[in-house]
Amino acid sequence: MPELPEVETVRRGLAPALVGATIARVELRRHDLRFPFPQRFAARLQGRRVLDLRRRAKYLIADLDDAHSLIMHLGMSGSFRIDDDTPGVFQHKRDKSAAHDHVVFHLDHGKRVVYNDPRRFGCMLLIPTHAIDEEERFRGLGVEPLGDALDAAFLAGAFQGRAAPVKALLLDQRLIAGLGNIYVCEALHRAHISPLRATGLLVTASGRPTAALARLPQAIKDVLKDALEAGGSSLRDHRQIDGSLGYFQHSFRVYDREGAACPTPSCKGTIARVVQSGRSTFYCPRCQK
DNA sequence: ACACTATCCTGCAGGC
DNA sequence: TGCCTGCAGGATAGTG
Repeated sequence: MPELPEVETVRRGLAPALVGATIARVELRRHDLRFPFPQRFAARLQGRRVLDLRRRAKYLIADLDDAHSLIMHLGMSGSFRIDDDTPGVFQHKRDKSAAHDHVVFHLDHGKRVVYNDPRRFGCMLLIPTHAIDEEERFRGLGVEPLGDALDAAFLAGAFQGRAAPVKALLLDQRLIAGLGNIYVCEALHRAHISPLRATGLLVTASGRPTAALARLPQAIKDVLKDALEAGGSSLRDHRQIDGSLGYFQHSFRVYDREGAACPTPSCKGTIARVVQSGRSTFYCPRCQK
């Protein structure tokens, strides 16, 4: 479900409840998500205070007071909510989505944080805080798209000589960490680059970014910032922690808009849908070259 | 190395 | 109404 703007929205919503709080008890309602939970997961979290809640790529990182960090990934359908911790009573008791409330963090201040994930593609890990950067899954992560490291020269270096379509490389977390299907489609439209374009063709013979590629980093940053400001995109699962919906989906220019008119001023194109590496791509064949 | 597929899992929308 | 198919915001093991 969530890409960088949604994960960051979740982080901002959870932080006031989690940071500084002590975990009184953890209720594990199944033994695995995408992977089995770590050994003695609930016991190891009990009594720990949360020092900070950070984000790296699409991961949430809760630093604990025992020099370990709780790493959380929401997969496609993971979400958090905060409930009053009324004993035994679940807010969504009659709702069948309660069947997918997999982890409940009971906090010392009378609230509980509930992790819900129907498809269970999410995961939670516990690793020593100092070892996060060396951890296999983090070591391989690419640059943060909102950071200074993402610029045209960086992309030119990564794209040079490669035949893969630009959409595929932008989705590759080893290159840029945090983009997903929505924001890649949206950024490419803003930059007027076709998602089908071979990446190598966006680099000149001397290894410099073409004019089109030069537009891409800012297009990526702009769409992420706009989405963050809107609280992310709510298609089905994502909500802000207070329960309100993100509203960036109303600002999509191409995503999920097959057949609609291209929003580019004076472009008379129609948004098309194609499938690339098994996933829907939306773009305007007329103004994205 | 690289490009692409299949796969994990559930829910939902659409066609018949 | 039910049954079927395909699709969904991610990541990764496996294939040529």
